[in-house]
Amino acid sequence: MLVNRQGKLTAVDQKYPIPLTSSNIRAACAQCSLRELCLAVGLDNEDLHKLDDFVIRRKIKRGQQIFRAGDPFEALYAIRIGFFKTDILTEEGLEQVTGFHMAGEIIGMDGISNDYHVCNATALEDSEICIMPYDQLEELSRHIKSLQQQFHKFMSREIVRDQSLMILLGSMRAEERIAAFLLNLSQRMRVRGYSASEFHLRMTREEIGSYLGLKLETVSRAFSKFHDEGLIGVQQKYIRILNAEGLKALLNHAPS
Amino acid sequence: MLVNRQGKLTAVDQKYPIPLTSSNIRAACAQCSLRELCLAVGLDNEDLHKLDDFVIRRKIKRGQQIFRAGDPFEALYAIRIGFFKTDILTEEGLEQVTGFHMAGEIIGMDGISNDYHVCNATALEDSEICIMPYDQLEELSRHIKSLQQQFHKFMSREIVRDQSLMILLGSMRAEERIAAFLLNLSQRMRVRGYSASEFHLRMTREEIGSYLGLKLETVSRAFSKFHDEGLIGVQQKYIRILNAEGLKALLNHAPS
DNA sequence: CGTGGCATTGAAAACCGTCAAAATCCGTGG
DNA sequence: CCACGGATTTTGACGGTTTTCAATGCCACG
Repeated sequence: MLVNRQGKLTAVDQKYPIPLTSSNIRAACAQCSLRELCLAVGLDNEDLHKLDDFVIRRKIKRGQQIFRAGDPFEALYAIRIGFFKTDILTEEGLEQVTGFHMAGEIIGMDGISNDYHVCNATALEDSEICIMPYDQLEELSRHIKSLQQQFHKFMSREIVRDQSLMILLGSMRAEERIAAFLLNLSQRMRVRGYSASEFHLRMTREEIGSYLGLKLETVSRAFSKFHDEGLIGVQQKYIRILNAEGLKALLNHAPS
Repeated sequence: MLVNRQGKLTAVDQKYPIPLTSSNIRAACAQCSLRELCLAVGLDNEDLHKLDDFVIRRKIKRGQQIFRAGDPFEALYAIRIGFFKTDILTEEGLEQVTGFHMAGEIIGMDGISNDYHVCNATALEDSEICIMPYDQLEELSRHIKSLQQQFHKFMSREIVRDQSLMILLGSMRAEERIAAFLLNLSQRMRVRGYSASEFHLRMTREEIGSYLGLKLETVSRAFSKFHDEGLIGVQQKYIRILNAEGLKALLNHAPS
């Protein structure tokens, strides 16, 4: 990992492992605006406070990692504010992005199966997470049925998400992948109350390409083409969706 | 879906939904040879019998489906004997295979998130499954900690499996994918006590291609090339691994 | 022994990756 | 505040890999 002058941090600069500092505060799920997106869906106030008892809220700076491949698995992490990527270093030494994650999503579930994480989780902007120690979460979910159910739904949702990415990677051509990617981002922004039609990309073209199984030049070319066709506006990382229907149309007429 | 003369069954021929017949019998997890591969890992005899109480064992004929996309989610299915594929019909009407599943594996977890299944599960040979009604499994896993933990590990393992397929689809070229596929199959056969060096493929070239994001011709060509190079023996669906190290070597020197 | 799915093989085309160069952006230091 | 420099992005030309199209062969099953 290298330094650049734009604030991306080295392994040395990163506070890692996450230190116990004054920025750690107890969560307050009952007051959290993401209550309906997060694990807490459907819990009453009493149960929410039981969650609060062991969930720790923490700020994460851009470039900082929550966990890395090989780290012992200890907790799941709910994103309160911000944007993360998860990636895996392949055996050939290439980084492959496995997901981009926004507020209300939970990361770290890959660690449950083998007691260590298989991917890295890195903040792509200044963020805030809720750390949920897994032993306690497991314990509590044995006592609160709706927490158990929500947790299972989150795991299953991750499986379904991964499978739709498999379909994207296995059956779509480059421009379809990019269109699907933009529409997916747009839709997730909408759910969170942000504008679905204009947003900043927090990741580089290379990271997008890695996620979609494409080279960065191909990503750039697709953006330019969509721009020329009036489907989107592109200014570096700032994207406007000008013709969502047009993007959707690219997905349906699969020439493959 | 079409009939052919080799025993693949049509939707009409299939017994679907799975009927209540005399082929349904109570499971006997304590006696099951897959106890150490399945959800029952680590359970004592008393707890095993609690599982038996609601797990139903059933035979599934080749071509028959356990569930289909859109079906209400009711149960998870442990494979006792046999071989299954899961696939999704994409919006363009193409089938994409999302997984091949062997004895000891659990399918259906995609259904938890939305209360209906998103994929189809089809037997590729005569098989036997254990049906685990989900409500009861969830209930029991609140009372048996090690069952809860095993269940979570299975879900997480599915996530990790999907992610390694994402890496395969996103970063490997055709021959690497085929080599990885063969080695993966081989390894899973070994774990189950079968020969790791020779086995019958239960799926067609087209299904392999669909799974790996390749066309069937590309799969066939890779098989022929590996055959010519002495890495494998190929006679239709019968495969022999002649040089596993040679196959592994294909994975490490990624020219990409 | 014929039929139909499945598999193999070849040739040409399409798509995307590679390589290379130029442009743009942005944080930093002067 | 401006200029510098590295990272990122864009764009072009070319080449390689995989798909597409097409024809043939193979095998299991009736």
